[in-house]
Amino acid sequence: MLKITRKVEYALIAVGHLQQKDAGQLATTKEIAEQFGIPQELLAKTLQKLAREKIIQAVKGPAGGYRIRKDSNTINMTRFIEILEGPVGLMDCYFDTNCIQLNTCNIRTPINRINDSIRSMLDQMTLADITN
Amino acid sequence: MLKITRKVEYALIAVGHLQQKDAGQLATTKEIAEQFGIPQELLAKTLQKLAREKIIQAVKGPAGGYRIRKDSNTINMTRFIEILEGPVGLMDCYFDTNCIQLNTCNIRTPINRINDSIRSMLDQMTLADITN
DNA sequence: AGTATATACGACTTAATTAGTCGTATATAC
DNA sequence: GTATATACGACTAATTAAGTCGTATATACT
Repeated sequence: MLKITRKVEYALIAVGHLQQKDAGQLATTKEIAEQFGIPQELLAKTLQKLAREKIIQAVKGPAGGYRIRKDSNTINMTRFIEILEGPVGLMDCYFDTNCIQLNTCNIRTPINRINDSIRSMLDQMTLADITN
Repeated sequence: MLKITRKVEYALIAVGHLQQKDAGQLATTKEIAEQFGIPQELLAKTLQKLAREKIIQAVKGPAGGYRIRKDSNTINMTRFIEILEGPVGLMDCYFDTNCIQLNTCNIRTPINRINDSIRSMLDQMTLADITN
């Protein structure tokens, strides 16, 4: 419960690593996977998603790899997590309004309040806060 | 990710229901399960855990059931969740310090900061906040 | 041109967790 | 003594997360 997934964990580690490179410098999936003991294929897919969303920039071919984007510091954690895992919510009904639990549910409002708190906390937290 | 489990969901619904009863009044598992469309056996096990931890009080036998304890309002959400699911943490290394990820992990500190934020938010939130 | 190396990506398998069920014991009101 | 409620461990099913594989594509280098 309330766990972050490995995908997010690996992604943060990788981004942290990229942040520490000199401007424009690339790092390969292999390099990162080996250095941090992460399954390469899984990391690859994860970085691909980040690249698709322009969090990092991909360079193909030999001597290729990934580099951080200068503006990636401003990405907030809600966005980052949702790129990798989809909607962040304690219960599905936060997004999905067709809950069958009748309208008898007596905890929806308070749960959503907690949810809002967590989201706004993650909203205010940027990648730079995590990885610098 | 960041989901609450059904156990906690059901428990909160049940506690909310118990809160609304007049002082000392009992509700049976069956009654709650039917009213909210919850699998009875699962709810039963959940309420048993709460009873063991003195969040609610169990009365055996026919005309038995559960009632809320007067002081249950002061129970905080971290405690409540941990009774039902164990440790609340984004990553296991928050509790479990023997992570094999070498000491190369570069995100542990910031992740634990987020964790602390979430926990302290849940610490400050009592059952009464949820169910009243 | 050909080869080696890197990302891109969908399909698949395996592992772990969560959800739900069942059988049996125990307490107790009637 | 019987019906009804909680107590609880063991089990199965369903869902989700983790990890793997095959193949395509881009590109630097010889």
